[in-house]
Amino acid sequence: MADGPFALVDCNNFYVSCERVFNPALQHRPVVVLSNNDGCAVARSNEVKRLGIKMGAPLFEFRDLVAQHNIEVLSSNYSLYGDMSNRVMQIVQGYSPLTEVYSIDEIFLNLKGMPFDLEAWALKLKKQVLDWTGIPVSVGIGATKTLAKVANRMAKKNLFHGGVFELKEDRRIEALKALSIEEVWGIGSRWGKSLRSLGIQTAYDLTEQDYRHIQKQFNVVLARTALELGGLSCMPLEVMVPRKQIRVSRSFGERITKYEPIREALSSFTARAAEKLRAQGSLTQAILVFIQTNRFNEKEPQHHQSIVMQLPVATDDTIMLLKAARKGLEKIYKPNHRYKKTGIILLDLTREANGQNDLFFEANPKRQALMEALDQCHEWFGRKSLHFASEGVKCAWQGRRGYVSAHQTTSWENLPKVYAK
DNA sequence: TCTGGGGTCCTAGGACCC
DNA sequence: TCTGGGGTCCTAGGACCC
Repeated sequence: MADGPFALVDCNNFYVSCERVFNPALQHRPVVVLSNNDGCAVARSNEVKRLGIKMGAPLFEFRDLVAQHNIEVLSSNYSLYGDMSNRVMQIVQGYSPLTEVYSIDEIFLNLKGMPFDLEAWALKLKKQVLDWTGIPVSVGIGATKTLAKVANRMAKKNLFHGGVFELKEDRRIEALKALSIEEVWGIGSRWGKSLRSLGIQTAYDLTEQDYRHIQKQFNVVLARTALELGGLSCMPLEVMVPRKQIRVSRSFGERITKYEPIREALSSFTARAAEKLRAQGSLTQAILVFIQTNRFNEKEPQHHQSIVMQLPVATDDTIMLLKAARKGLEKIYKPNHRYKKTGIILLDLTREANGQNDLFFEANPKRQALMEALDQCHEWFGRKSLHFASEGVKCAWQGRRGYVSAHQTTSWENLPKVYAK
């Protein structure tokens, strides 16, 4: 299955594009979408990128630019982005039977055995996605996934290709010579630095190394990247692999010292994690609970701690998980600290069919029915419609979300209205 | 004062066993 | 001063991704 070629379809400035679909006044204006809690920039329009605002930059650092250039600032609206993502993915999946949804805004396609003009094919795909969803995408095509990534970069940079680029073998070396080492998929700033100290400055330089040497000095991941840049495919398409862990965590809107609101937040996250777990049809055998103070404030007493709680039996039962989470929190919580964040990670996930039956634990059909009803209720009436008492009602932990747009595609109240003249 | 959240994989090192 | 060697399992931490 590692045989290429591969295409990578990547949505342009995805969150910003979603916002623009429902608010055309945002077109051609600088727009930035913030992370949870309105903390930092997670999506930027091209206008904002040109102003030099970096991915992940905290809002308080670029407030002056916001005022100066009249930048539209938005809180993130994940239900909208998730829904738009599904629409885009469905269309793209019609173009190849073998696809891998890599992230909320990226999808790989295997193009093996497609004999036709790939660029024309990609232009058609791009147009259909734009016409049907309003989301602009770029398409990169290459012999390996890593080269498809390279091609996608080039498609985005050189707009005269119409947002589509096929990196053919005769252009490969030239393209890799022009690509600095940190821009390669899988090579971050740390490894980039150590590679540069060895005289490896560009993607091409990496392909000139003996991969066994790279593996020895670094690791197999980097060795594979080197091979892929050389045109040898060694990262197969991963079709719908169930998650190996599920994490839910949030920073609080304000620092919290008391136990009770932290427990409420953790209960909420646990309930959400259990829901995700059931959605993918898995069971968990152990959970990790953690709490953290603000690591940026060095003057305050710091406390970062986590604890793993083993469960007596693999389960997807929210009530069992809530109990375990609470026990864990009791063990690690310390009074007199200003906490910033808590969260839960479900570990050791197994498929339901493989779940071991415990001699001392009989599956409770009533409880299972309750969980099903809960999930249904959330699907039909929203997550706020029904919740556990331990999640609390005050939600003192809830983050800031000062600039949120409407839920145009997932809420009846927010459905856009169209008037005929 | 304000600085996200959710994933993956790999490696080193300690514990433990024979 | 000498005080095995090798295998497995687990965990923490570090790197990367979007």
